[in-house]
Amino acid sequence: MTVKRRSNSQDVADLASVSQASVSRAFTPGASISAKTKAKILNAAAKLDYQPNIIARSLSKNQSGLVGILFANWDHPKAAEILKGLCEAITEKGFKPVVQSANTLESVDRAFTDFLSYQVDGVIVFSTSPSANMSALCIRSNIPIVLLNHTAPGINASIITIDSTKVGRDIGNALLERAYKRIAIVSSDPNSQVVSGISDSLAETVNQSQGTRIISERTGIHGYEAGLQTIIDLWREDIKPDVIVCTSDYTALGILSGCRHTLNINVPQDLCIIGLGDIPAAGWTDHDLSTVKIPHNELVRTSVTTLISKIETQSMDPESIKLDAKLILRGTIKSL
Amino acid sequence: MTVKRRSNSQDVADLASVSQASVSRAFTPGASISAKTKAKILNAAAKLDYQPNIIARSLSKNQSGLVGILFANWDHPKAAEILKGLCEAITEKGFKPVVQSANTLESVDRAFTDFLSYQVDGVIVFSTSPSANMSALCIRSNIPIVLLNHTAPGINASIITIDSTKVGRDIGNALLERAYKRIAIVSSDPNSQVVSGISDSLAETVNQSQGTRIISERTGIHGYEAGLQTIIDLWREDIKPDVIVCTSDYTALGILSGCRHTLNINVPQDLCIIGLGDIPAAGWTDHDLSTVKIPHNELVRTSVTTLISKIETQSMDPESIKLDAKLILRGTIKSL
DNA sequence: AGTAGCATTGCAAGCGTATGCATAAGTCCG
DNA sequence: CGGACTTATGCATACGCTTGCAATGCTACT
Repeated sequence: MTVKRRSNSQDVADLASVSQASVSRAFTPGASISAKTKAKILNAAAKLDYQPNIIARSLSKNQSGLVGILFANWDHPKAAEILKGLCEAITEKGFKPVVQSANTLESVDRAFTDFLSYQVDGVIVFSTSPSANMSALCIRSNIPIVLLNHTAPGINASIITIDSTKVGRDIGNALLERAYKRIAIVSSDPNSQVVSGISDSLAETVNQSQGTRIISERTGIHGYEAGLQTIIDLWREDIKPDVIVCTSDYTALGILSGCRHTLNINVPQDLCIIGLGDIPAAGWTDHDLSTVKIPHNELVRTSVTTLISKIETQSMDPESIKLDAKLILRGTIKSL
Repeated sequence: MTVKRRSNSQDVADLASVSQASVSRAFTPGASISAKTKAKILNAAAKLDYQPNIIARSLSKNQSGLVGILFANWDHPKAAEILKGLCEAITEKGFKPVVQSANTLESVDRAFTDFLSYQVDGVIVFSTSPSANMSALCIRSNIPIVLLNHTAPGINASIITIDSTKVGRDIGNALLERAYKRIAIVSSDPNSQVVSGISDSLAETVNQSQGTRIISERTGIHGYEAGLQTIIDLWREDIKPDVIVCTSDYTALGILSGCRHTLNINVPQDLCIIGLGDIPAAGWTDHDLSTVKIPHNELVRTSVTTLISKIETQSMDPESIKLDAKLILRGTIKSL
């Protein structure tokens, strides 16, 4: 069987006895066309299963309507929710998301090259950033970039993150109020500026008081099992903080489990545990983990609206937006 | 500042003193071009930051290289992993994924319309299916569809799922061997054919023996809290199964928590709990939940290879592939 | 009726690439 | 060196749409 060609605007034009240009206008909102011919054309189009070919439209309009999403951190506990939010917000704005996965520096740049080939109108990058070269190329090509949940010095891109300085300060104050003394920080990605922002400002806050100090910092620890192992390691090494601030809830839950079931550490009297993210399991009565609620929805929506507005205004000026994240105190910290 | 135009093949041709056609050939693997001119062209291209415009290529080749992913079930515990797998596999095959979110029947069809506009070469649908109309339209337009984790009668599409009949049988046999008698089924989506496949074959299996029966079936229950509530409700209503088969691990964990912390039901002696999915938390020592490991990676890879092969062979014949899912027995079922 | 003014339509020239066909340039062999 | 091939290149057109411009039709007003 011979493949049936998709019908095009000329076919519709012929059927409706109008010019091809009119068909185009019938499908262009706000174009100059009378209601009568428009109806006639839409009618003919329906008969032929006609849909405008957006690829062709892109070519003549010189914008594809495609937005690249570069997603690096699929292990993020809210990865699905974030990606869903991005896709839906982008679609809602009349664009289409093209999703690319990339971890390594090299693959990130390759992904960008692909995006350029596909003439995306803009790119949202989750939890990583392009090389300076690539970013410069995007500027030259007039493609705005938004970095979500990641900052990158020297990259000309808009940046949307939580206000990690405030988070660190809030945690610090909560700990000082409760007279905790010896803080350990357990984090996953040592290069995350969000994480270092929190720990820097936490350090700064507690250093204002006497006697409270950060006594240990471990990085590269990710997930439940790793958390469990970490608390066991610490105790074996006789490093005994009375606070563990953990940049992932899953890790924090592993630590908590180690305290309760393996080491019999009294949480929160002898050890305070604070996570990051407020995943559902953190709120489960079994765990009741203190954590930081990250406004993912707002982050996502802000990054999309920021990007789209840059696309539409053809603006390349980077913005930096910091949203508030709220400290949630549950059973793993002493009550006042 | 005036927007700089992206350079095109003509610009490169001019710089390299060759024809535009040669530039095109330089970027077409296997095209007839001498090594010398190709080098000259690639050189010029690099100078101009030139990348072939895939949108334009699509137009003349009449295929976009785009694959639509229609994602319905973002609450799936492995949603991120599945989507990642799909995106990576699609990219690896030289295509680009365009992701669309859709729940309602209407929005699914709208998404398909969009896909058609974007001239996608094929569509992968996760956990839902298009209307018969839309599916027919895709056939007419020569766009193959693969349904992942969902079956739909009367839709001309390839279908990739787990072998739910075997899962139901395996669970049934495990229960019979251990002399459990009164089974309750707690499921989320009542329309999921995977779920009904499991429960039908479970029913069939246990019905072969005396005395073991399905005594209750509840649907629309999704997540930890809902599971917790369900077990409380059952006991209050004096419906007391000795087995709960649950089509989601999260729900199963909620039920388990209710048994252990609220109702003091002895698991697994008085109540066996079986989940579905084998999420990480199921394996945590706190929970140790019996469940069914679903081969997500294989499902994902199979659906992509199936789709791509259909695209490349221009074949529209639907296939139906069932993959094996393994029952994992942990602490929430009696040992033999 | 005549005409200015506006809304509608058609014409045709792009948008950037691929590719069939014709031509030019090599290559090999006798 | 010439002819028969093979290989490279260029020319021109097609892909399906948008849009500036010109032409047409219509409305309203004098």
